[in-house]
Amino acid sequence: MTKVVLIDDHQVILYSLSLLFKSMENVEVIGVLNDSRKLKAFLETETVDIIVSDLHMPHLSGIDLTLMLRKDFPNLKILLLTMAEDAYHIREALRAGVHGYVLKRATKEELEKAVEKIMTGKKYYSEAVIDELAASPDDDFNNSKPETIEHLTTRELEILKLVTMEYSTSEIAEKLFISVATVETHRGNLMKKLEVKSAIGMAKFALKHGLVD
Amino acid sequence: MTKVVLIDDHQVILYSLSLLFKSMENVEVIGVLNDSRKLKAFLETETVDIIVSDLHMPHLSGIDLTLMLRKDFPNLKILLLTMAEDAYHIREALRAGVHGYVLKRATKEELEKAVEKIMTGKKYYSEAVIDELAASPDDDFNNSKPETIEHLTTRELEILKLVTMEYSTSEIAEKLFISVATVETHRGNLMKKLEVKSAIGMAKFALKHGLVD
DNA sequence: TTTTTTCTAATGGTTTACCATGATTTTTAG
DNA sequence: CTAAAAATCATGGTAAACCATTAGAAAAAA
Repeated sequence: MTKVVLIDDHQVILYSLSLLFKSMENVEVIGVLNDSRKLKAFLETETVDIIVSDLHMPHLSGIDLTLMLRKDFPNLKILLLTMAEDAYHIREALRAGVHGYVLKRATKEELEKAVEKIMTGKKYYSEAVIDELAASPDDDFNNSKPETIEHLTTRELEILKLVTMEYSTSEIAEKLFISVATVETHRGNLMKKLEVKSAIGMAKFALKHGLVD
Repeated sequence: MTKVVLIDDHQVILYSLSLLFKSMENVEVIGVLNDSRKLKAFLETETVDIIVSDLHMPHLSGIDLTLMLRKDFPNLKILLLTMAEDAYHIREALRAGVHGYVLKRATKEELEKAVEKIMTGKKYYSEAVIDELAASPDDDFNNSKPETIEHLTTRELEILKLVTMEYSTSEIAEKLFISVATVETHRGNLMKKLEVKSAIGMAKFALKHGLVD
């Protein structure tokens, strides 16, 4: 029997998912948590095979959770079950080292298959996930959609944040003790890198990636 | 037996929810739909008591669905089950005339209670929903925050969306067949109403309220 | 140590955004 | 019907953003 712990911040979903997993052969739900921060304490007392977790959660996201677990519990398998279908989140998850990435719009059968496959030591990703990755390839292969946060320099990130916080170019220059011209250069470079045509595009990028709220 | 139809664009969630509802006394799940647009056809052949639907869905949102159903099927009850806790979506739902608004982080018991109450002809809203409404009161009682969506005219909303989509003033003017000056006036009024100092502020507002993605 | 990247900065020009103000028409609500 | 609200447009000005190009200095990588 595969020992499973479920994590989702939405109680109804959590409960429903537990019913679904309980209806699976060879699966035993030994815990359901509505807060990812509770997991570490849980793991102190229980032996778990696989964690099935949401990605977007308050306090500790599925990705941060994964990073934490991979260090402290290297044998633990992590399956993210999320509605995030964008290449950015997918890559983040892969980078963090998840064992599976399944979309909430998958079927029960697919989810079951994912758990099985992961327990045999393999990895599982929904087909749409692979398609999304293929459609927006990393720049190792292709220069199209730079998952650009990594391609931004620290200074650029700093300015991007300030722009998004509605500071004007001159205000940013003052704040950072650099000239207006320099800020303008950074803004221009940012817009090129992000492939947007105005500060609004920058702001949208920053918000989407959680750089600013 | 209360005849229930479940709608959610995420298959896993949909299936899990159906397990949850099937585990309820006096409830019969007579349909599960992963696309809200399929509902109308479904209702042609089946008699349904209550629709339990997600809010955020592609093609046809829970609110638009509600508006549609209230016209064509006035006896049908509609319960929104969503993770949207913000006053804007709540008010939109109430305005549309939903019979219940329950958060996905509610418990199974609460959901059960909600269904019961709705079937007796009453309405049900999660406690957090009521709190949220109280915390950001409408101007019938309070004149506090004029920067709400309701104080924007339809034209302003339209322009706000386009601004957020990175259209320039002249592009917007072309698109709407009005003069540049008019668009500028609207932009100015928008910024006053929203109490922001630039297009970025407008965009942030629009994004926060889900007007644009 | 070279090479590359990043950060810095300037020049000069174009476009767009922002502001104030006033005014007309159309639409909506009392 | 009439008053209010919403949508329309104009003028004229200031500030800010955007664009292209060049280039030196500092820091990081090869």
